Amino acid sequence: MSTKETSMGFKPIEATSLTDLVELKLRDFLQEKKLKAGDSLPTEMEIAEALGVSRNILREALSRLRMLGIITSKKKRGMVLTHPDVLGSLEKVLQPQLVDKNTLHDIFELRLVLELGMADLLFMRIEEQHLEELDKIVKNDDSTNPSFRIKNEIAFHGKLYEITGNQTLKRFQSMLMPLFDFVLKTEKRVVAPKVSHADLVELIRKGNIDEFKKGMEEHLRPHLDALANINK
Amino acid sequence: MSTKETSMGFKPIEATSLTDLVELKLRDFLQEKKLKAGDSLPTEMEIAEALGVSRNILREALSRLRMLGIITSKKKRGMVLTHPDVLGSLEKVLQPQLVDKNTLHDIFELRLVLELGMADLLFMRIEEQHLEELDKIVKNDDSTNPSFRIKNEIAFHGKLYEITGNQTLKRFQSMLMPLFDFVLKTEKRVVAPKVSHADLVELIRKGNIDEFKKGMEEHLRPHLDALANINK
DNA sequence: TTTGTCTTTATGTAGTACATAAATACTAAT
DNA sequence: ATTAGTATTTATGTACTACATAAAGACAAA
Repeated sequence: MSTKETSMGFKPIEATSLTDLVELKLRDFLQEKKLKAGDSLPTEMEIAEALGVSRNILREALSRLRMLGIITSKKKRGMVLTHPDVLGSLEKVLQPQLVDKNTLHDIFELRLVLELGMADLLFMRIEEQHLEELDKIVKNDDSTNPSFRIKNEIAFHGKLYEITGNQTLKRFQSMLMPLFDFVLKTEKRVVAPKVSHADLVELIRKGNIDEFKKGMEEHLRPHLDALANINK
Repeated sequence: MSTKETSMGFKPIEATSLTDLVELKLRDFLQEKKLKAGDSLPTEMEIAEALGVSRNILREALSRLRMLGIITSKKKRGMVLTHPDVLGSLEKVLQPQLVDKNTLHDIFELRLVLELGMADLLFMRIEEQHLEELDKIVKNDDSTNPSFRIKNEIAFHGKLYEITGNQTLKRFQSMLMPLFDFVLKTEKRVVAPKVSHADLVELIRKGNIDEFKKGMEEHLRPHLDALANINK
């Protein structure tokens, strides 16, 4: 008989550390005082005393906010609020080794959804010069070399994101790519899509967004089919 | 004449704190030792001594990893690697007050891209019961009440994400909604879309994915048009 | 086999001390 | 008078010590 403490419907008691609490208190403080980037905070000692904790604990909590880019501290000047790097914090946890399988799977899907939905933004922002850049990437395509194929894949789709002009989208994609690659390697063999990169560029050039959307869907079809066959 | 130190093309020297360095070292350690969830780490004292820093500094770095859910520590047992909550870390920085305007704008676009690309996943996973739930939400629609309209908007689109069965996507969306709402309020007035929620449900029921995609695009048209007219 | 007690040990928290850099005021020199 | 140099102050950065606390393990008793 198993003696796991989590059995019998008992939920394990959550032992929140003081640091966790202080972090929460700090967040509440920022929100309730409606502080925004540029505003400055009280000194460490003032906050620590106000909260009734040691400066040590406070600093452990502040360290977290510093990592997220929410605050920046300089000697003598004190601490000021800053604009956090939204994707930077994502990047810190998005490592294949660390993320659990379900989440990895979800992210894999997420990436496909992005790819399919990107078309409108793409056509809105694309210019002649971009097409030439895409041509150059397509011309380099060497499907016989498997290790190169991945790089080219990244280059092509990465360029599409770049054309959208959405920096967040672009960075998001480049963060997702390694994970995507990881999932592909572990899950199944590669199936050649019916619509190639060259075909996609051709469709963009024709300027018909609907045809391009269909083309992209066909291009990603092997992945989509794979998803449909997986019972999570 | 301006005397800003950042002028004249000089990049300010980056003063990385010891804590930042230690955080990096820890990440390197995890990666190089190929540690994964479940594995345990050396004790604080051992790590601190190995790195040649005080236990204090080490704990400030560990505190960050703890927040991200990368490690969990228990007394006596020591520290073990855990699966980080990917979106949890995003949530910590995704507050309208903190995020800068450009990023906010990018995220706004990102949300639209997701919405447009979601269709394939949606049709792959939808069941009869879901349609009834959508019907119920649509029936509650009261466009005359502006504060309620937002809630209904969230309920409807949130349900769509839910149907995809992708937990990450669903949570992602629910995190983005407040920001989306924020951007809408600050940027421009609401334009009624030509295709209503009821129309969209009808299109799903017909089972034609292409028509649904077009419908969704029309539904989001006011937003898309707004994007096209903005010179970032 | 179970229960109770003791010891050990790694993390959690507090307090003190000092280094360091930056803002400010003040002084001296051209 | 403006600039350059110096001293002071102060808030953050880092280190060290001490002790509380909880959990694992060992051992003893029922």
